Amino acid sequence: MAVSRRRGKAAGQGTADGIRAVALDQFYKHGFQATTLRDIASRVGIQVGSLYNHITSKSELLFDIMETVMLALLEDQRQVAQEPDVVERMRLLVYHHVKFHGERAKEVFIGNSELRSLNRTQRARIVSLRNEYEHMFQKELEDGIRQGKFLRVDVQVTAFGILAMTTWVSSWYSPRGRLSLEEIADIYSDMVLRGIWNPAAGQLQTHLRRVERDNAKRSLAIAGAPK
Amino acid sequence: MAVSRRRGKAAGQGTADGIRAVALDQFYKHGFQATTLRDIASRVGIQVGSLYNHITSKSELLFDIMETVMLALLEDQRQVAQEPDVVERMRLLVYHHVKFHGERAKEVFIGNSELRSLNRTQRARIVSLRNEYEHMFQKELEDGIRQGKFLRVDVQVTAFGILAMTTWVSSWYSPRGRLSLEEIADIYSDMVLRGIWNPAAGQLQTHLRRVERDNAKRSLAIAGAPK
DNA sequence: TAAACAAACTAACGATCGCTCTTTAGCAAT
DNA sequence: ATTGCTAAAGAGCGATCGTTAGTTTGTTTA
Repeated sequence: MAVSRRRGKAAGQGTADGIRAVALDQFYKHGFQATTLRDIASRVGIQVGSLYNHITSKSELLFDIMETVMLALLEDQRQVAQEPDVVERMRLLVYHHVKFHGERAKEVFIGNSELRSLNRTQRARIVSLRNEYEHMFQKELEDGIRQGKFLRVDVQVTAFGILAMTTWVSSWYSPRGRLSLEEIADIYSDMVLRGIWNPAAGQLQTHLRRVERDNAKRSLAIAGAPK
Repeated sequence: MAVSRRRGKAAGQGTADGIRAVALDQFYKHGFQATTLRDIASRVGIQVGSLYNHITSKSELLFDIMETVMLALLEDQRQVAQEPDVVERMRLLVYHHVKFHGERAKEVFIGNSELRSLNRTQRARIVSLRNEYEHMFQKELEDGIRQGKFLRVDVQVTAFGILAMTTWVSSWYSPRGRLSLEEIADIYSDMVLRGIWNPAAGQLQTHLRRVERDNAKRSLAIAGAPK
């Protein structure tokens, strides 16, 4: 930030975008309560009072971030849910959930940790969107169970578990880490499918992405083995 | 709270305990930053200044809560890890992790969400304890892989996933909910074992707690079926 | 009975918070 | 060249924060 700013009409909406970007960074790093508007303003390169030419309030700024990312996630996954096969559909949902949570880690992390900082109305809206999203996973579990593909697991507790495991990726994933986001997404979608698969429905192998090919080679040498 | 308070030596440490309990409640409900010492004091039934007869600072109060619960968790799980069989050991670790996170949900939730509110020294201490704890799960995964009982999963990513899924229980579990904590712990420990089990090592059934007994009865009627 | 002490109370300090209001600078259209 | 509009600066309000200091109260100990 800290671009040389213009005044008047030609300023465009660069400032508004800058505010959002900086707020995103700071909310992610220090949390909503610990982030001050003075902090945001100084990083954008303007004075505190000037912020109010672009935002209506601090909490509205938070709400915007949370609602935007939640709507984007829902939209993305509705596309994914077009897949006809229930097993593949569940795999894709988990896969894209991980990808989304790695790519938009900051927004998603804020969305999951700052619910408390919203007022009643705002919170109700976000909670509603989240419930809708969780319901997508519960529905797939029910479908899979009905078709005999998945074990008769508790759909609510299982959905919570799947979402928790994969959402947490937003807390530790780094593009400069050991594994690519796609590898991580494959690991978790495989793990989920193995965790809920009904053996009576036959082999799961064809649905997995990281197939165990050489069990025979397993040896004591695995301990210090690099990736 | 709001007990009729005594003064002088005979006051005992009831006040100190009360402060901790109230702080725990408020940090859990509203977060550390949003909780004021005036709020805590008034709920304990004393004046703000009097708090400092029992605490050294607000952040030290937070740190105490976080360190105490982390040490308790480590101690508990070190006992659990005495189990000789690696599969059963992993099952027990997950099971007791869930139980601990349900029973001490407030402390644990704070411990997982308020790392940012600690100063550098405090944070280093808590992070160190958490790393030690995570390492317990990674070690069991490595053991199980070495013995051919578990698939050759990525131990770090898998451990993160297991811990995220089960830690999240502290965010939604209620003693008045549909399922008991023990049932939830069974669901997740089973799910984890199925997710990492190596089919080449034989049947997993004997290690599971909620065995699928009547696959034949599966029917379309499952949708609206109550527990 | 009196000294010692723990723990409460009251009062206030300095800093900082979100936010408002007024003024001013710069660009576009007339 | 004048006018109008947008977005900046700047000053400051009222509230609240964590923390400290000095004083008072009541209990325990000698």
